[in-house]
Amino acid sequence: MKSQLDRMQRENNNLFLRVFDRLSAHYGQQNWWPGETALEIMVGAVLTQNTNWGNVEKAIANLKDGDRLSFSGIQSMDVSMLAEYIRPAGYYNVKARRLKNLLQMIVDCYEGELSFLFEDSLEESRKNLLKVNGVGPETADSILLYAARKPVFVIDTYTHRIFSRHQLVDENADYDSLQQAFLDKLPEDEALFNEYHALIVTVAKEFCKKKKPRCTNCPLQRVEEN
DNA sequence: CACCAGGCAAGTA
DNA sequence: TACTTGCATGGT
Repeated sequence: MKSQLDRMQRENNNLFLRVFDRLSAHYGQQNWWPGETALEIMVGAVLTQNTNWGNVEKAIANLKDGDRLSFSGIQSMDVSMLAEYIRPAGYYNVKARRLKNLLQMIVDCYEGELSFLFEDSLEESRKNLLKVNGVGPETADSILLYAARKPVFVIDTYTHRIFSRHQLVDENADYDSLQQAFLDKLPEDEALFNEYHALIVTVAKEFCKKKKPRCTNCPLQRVEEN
């Protein structure tokens, strides 16, 4: 009953929800984020910066194999040792520093307890994540959404590319205004935000490359008209 | 061979 | 403020 009503609202007057429905119908459940623990997800969020997920998995597997995928396991290594573990993820020197910076912030602000970070208010936890050198808005929001399971909409380059090419948002919108557009149009629902971002990445990989955009058979063709 | 991947910081003009 | 560049491996 209720879901029928939701669906009618979507189809009537909300392009952002209609886009979600099309992607969801086309691709199905995405089941992001792979990762057994919150820490693993957080580490993955840093490692995947500008990096293919497959390479991140290799880096995470290295940490697991060495029994280093834990707060103390990472803390106990110096930057150069950590860098060797995460080498397959690329940018391994900067990412090793970024991971250490992130853990250090949790030590400084939250007694080294990841759960305390997640129990903090959204505003405070996001602010503290953003002040870490190496954590920008997308990484911070990915941690909050996928590790802390907070209703935060993650924006990435794909989101901007797809929605601006479909003229659903301004071409020059920055991160915060793009995020605000989604928050304005969508119900505040962690599961929806989780799935939506994953679907955007999935459709973008298939149809929304940087160059030579090839949109034949794209599930979003003429979404603004139908 | 070229291009890209679930960014960010620092430097330059 | 608005670009540009460094970081780097591995897949297509």
